[in-house]
Amino acid sequence: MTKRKILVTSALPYANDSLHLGHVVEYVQTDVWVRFQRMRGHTVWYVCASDAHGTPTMLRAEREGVSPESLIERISAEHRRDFETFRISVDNYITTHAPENEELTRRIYERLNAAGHIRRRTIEQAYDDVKQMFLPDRYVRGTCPVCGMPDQYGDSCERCGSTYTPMDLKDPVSVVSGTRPSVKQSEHLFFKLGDFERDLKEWVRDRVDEAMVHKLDEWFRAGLKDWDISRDAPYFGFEIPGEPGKFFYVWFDAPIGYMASFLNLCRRIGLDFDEYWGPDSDAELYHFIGKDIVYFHTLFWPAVLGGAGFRRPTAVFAHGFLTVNGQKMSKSRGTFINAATFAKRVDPDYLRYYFASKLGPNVDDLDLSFPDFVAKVNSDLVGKVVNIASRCAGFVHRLGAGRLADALPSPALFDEFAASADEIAADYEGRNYARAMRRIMALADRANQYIDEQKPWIAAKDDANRDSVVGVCTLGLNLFKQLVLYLKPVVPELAARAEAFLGVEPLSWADAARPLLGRPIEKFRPLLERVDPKAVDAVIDETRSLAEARSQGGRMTTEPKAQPEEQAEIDIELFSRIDLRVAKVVKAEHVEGADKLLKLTLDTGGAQRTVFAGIRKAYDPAQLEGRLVVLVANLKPRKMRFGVSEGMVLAASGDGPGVFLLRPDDGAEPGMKVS
RNA sequence: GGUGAUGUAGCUCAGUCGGUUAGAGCGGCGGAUUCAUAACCCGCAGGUCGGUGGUUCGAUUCCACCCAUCACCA
Repeated sequence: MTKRKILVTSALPYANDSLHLGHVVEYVQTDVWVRFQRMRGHTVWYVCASDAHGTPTMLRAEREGVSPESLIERISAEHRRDFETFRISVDNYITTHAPENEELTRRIYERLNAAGHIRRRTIEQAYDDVKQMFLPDRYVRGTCPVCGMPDQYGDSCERCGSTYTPMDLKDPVSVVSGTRPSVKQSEHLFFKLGDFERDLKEWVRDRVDEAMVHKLDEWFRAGLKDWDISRDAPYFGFEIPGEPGKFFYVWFDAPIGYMASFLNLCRRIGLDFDEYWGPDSDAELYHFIGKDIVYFHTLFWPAVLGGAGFRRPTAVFAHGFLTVNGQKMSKSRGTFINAATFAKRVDPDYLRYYFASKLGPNVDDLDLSFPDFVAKVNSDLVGKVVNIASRCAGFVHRLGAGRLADALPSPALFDEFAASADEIAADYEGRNYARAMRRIMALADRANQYIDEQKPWIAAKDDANRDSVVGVCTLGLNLFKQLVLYLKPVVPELAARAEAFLGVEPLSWADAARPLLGRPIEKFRPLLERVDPKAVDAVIDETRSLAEARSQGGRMTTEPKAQPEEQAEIDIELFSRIDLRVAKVVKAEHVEGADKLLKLTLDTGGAQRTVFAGIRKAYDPAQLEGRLVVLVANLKPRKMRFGVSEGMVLAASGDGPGVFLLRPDDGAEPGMKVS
């Protein structure tokens, strides 16, 4: 096999916040691939960095009263620790604020400019007069001009989906100062993406998966527009050469960070940068990214590289998002889990295995379901794989003096395992880790069946069978070795412990065909402990309390507070003080300016009253009119922004979406008491 | 709103370039066993393959529409 030269990257995490499990999916996907390629004997470099620049880091640093430089250093150090904890084997990790990045960013810009790919245009942008800064679209909020939905971002409406500019909002407000922005003109620099349309269409072929090709077609059909790559001061970033007061847009220098991290590595250990990035490089270059940033990596990035005279990526691999227990990660549900919080309580190899067992080559989202996680890890890794070593080691020590037999009793089975190496390798190569894991677990089942058929524990009762028992267990341990080898890219720590137990050097892919014979093994100690579901619960609890602590820091949160599990007991007297009544909905209507409320006019048996209910998302007003509900009639009237609410209608809700009104059975009349 | 992806057994997922009884792991149920971290082995589970309509001798697999979830709209 020819030795390949491969450079691999993961998307750069933003230096504004800690890593969460969603990030970890990508790093695990990348790292498994990298470790696999290394086991195959190829030359692999894996580089990453923290993405430092832009308005969010600038503003956060200001809020914390520190310089942006010290903020990103702190967060980047945290990122690096998390990488280590999850055994992500990056060869280099820097930040995009590094001098290498400034050097490369300037060089690339100057080349693009010299080649005529940059043009100037004056644009109008929202400007915060108090903070004296231009505002990115997302830093302006207000009411949607199309559908009237309040509190929307300055670029598009979450409800009706229409797109617009920040100043189109009915009541635009700067998120930074809380004041109404003005409009100011400024000259910006644009990268002429359209210059590269033909090149890109050519490049895209075979570089990305089918689903991404569809997406790219869509973009090509829409036409490639110029890309705004400059931002006005104040901005945390690199100043553009010859353009005082103008800075490179964060997304311009972020992917260049891949190159910069590699350049930094080259200088550190003496590699040849051009061998990997030169226009005629014969090395392979791969980017692992999330599906949300496909655009930047398959259009801008190859265009910029090509335009500046560098090689382009061999392929871009996109993955889907992580959901937790079937839902989007949520702070209030305790499922927005920091990488560090998780690793503190649960061995990262378990999560690596779980993700690997669900990762395919496509952009499908993948779900982390906690009960499934515990069951899968315990049954596959502990119950199946490690169990093989556990059930064989004892016999080898008791009857074979801790030394493996000199020959295998059934070489065919060993060969069958060895013959799977190519298929499993192809799965790893094609990033179909889920299929690789299924294959490996099917082999583990075969190994357990073999031991079960041979029943060494019965043969061991007769001393005459000593050799055959040790033989069976020698084969069992050899099968175990092969399984561990196949799993090694996914569970490096488990593999290291198994290597120590077997007394072998670090396993490489070629070892799959070489049996271990006539050599001593160590005493068996549990290589892996079962995951305790309580540890997982503790992760969730801690995540939830972290989120609560943060939201009590005075910032507004739109997420519901977690419900207490149990309420203190009350007596009947206390309950009877609540006046519950049957009421009929006479009229139901939307409330202008409220995204959750419906205004209900209720008939309570003669009298009418107005109640505001937070059920807008769940009920269409028209379908409510005429139905019966249950009303808390003696609730103290509450003045709201939209009027006075005279009571409350009862509804059920849980962790999931949806609100469900209570309905008295037919026959009940408005005004009846509920008790 | 436009575009794309996804929707298969209780759970997590394979699979079908249209065709006899749609699969795996886990859970559940029954049995066996005791070497092994209550692990392992054998057997069972009968799910309108999101919904409706169409093409076809025949569709879960092709087409249209609808619903739900996710993403993107630079």
